Amino acid sequence: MFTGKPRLSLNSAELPLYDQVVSQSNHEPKHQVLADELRRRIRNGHWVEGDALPSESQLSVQAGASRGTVRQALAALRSEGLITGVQGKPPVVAHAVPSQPFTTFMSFTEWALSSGRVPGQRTIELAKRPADRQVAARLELEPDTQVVQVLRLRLLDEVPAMLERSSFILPVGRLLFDFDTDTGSIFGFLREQGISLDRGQHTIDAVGADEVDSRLLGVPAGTPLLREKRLTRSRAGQAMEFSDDRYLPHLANFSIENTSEHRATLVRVPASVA
Amino acid sequence: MFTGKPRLSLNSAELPLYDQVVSQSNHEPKHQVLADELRRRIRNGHWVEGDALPSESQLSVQAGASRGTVRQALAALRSEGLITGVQGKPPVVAHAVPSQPFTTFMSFTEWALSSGRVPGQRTIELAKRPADRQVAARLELEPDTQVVQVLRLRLLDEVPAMLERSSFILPVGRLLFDFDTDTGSIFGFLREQGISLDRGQHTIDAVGADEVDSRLLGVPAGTPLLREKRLTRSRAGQAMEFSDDRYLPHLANFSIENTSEHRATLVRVPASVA
DNA sequence: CAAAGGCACTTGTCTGGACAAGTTTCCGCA
DNA sequence: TGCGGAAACTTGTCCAGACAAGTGCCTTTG
Repeated sequence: MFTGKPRLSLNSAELPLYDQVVSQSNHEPKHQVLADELRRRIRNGHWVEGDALPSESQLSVQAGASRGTVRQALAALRSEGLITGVQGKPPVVAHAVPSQPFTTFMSFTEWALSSGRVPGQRTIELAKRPADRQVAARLELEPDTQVVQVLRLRLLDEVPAMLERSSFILPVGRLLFDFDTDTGSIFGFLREQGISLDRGQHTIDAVGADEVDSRLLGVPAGTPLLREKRLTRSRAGQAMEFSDDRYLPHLANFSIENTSEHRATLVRVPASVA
Repeated sequence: MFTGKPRLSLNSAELPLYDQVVSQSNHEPKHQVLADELRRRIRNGHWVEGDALPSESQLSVQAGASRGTVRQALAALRSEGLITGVQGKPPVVAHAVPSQPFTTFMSFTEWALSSGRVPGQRTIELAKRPADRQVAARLELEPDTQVVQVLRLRLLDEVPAMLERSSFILPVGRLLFDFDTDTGSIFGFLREQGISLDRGQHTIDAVGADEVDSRLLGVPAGTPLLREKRLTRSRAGQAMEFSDDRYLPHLANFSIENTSEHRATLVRVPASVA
């Protein structure tokens, strides 16, 4: 096994991994800088699926770091599913499993933008009223507690794509009366206001269009719609928002890729891609 | 900072983490044994959400391992979302994000069993025939290539819940003629036969029941169904199976939980739970 | 009484070393 | 020529130590 000190950069002409980067960034950890650089090269196409990365000792020479630090960087990529490998062989670039970060998956606006679409919205109604039984139960409130409800038609490239029925607990929802809900992302606005929106529980099923869906989405009553029910909680675990979103299934659907090595991760994609 | 040698078990009366376990297991790595034990205690309820774990140095004493090894075990739990924490404070048990392993998500039979339901199936048809255009395209075959198609009604607790239309490439599908497709899991059978089923690409949308769906699932034509289209690939990346599964939405749906720290992970749950 | 500072304790980062265990290459022998 | 085995190389595991950086508490000081 290689045990020499990885200090002399005899072989690093091709890949000066670390030096240029460390000089500018004031004090990011070495392992993170290295991991970022490796991630960049994989996304770049510098290395593609199936390619072998340099060995840990080579990387440690090129990065001017100890093998432990290199292993820390590689462990990060491994946990993200970017690389695989078995003992005895250098790590290999794995099949990339697409996934979406939290905000992209929570916010229609961010999702649309990240998919290269133009998001839009037309607010139909913004009202303060007592919660009905189902909403109260979901938000873990006493029946008839006041909530703020928003009914918005969401557009993709100017075309109606989804109807959103959101209910917010009062301390959160009252902020919406100071916000033009036609201009953009409620999710983004509330986060800017310091509201903690930390996790979401989503349930996906199918439902027939009711009277309101039919009129606003422009489809016959009974048309199959793809429904996402979402409960958003604060970091402390308090229910903040409950929403019932109904998508036109030919315009948006959900996509998941899973592998024997990695558990299922969900992304929502425009239907034309799938 | 604690720098003493964590060798003397002065404080380990309460939590003998390592000793009993290592004696029986011939040679599992220490960090894995430790991680398993910690996982077990969290699932047990020995520590619940919000509880602080012992500090790294305490764990290293109790486990008779170095701090590096303890950190390796904790890193595994962290990447699974079981614990969180910030520098300066001991790790804290996090909100558990449910997820499903590969086989449970791929196989109706395994999924049903893991949900405490009784899976069943009635094979309507098993046929070898040329692939139509759509199926051929999905399986990346020339049009009119022979494939094996299975039409099965899947049951949950004896009740029809899903209609499955699967198409297998010929070298895989031919094995099914030696298998009683009414007895159980095709997925499990094929894996036993040494077929590599390594990753799946799933797309979820909604569709109205057609003539066949209507008759077999016992609902009126046009009833909204939750559809999962699935393309299964071998480890080498070859398309092996394409399936169109239609669920009764009041019997099964999909559920995802995501947090600002962890990306979306999907599970399929019986509708009554959600 | 309240703010500031010090101290003990914690996790984060990094190094250097050692051996075990798996893979690949290549050379010598049958 | 083909096969076996050693050697070189790789990753996996584990240890010990050092310092940086963040947290919480208690004491001192104004």
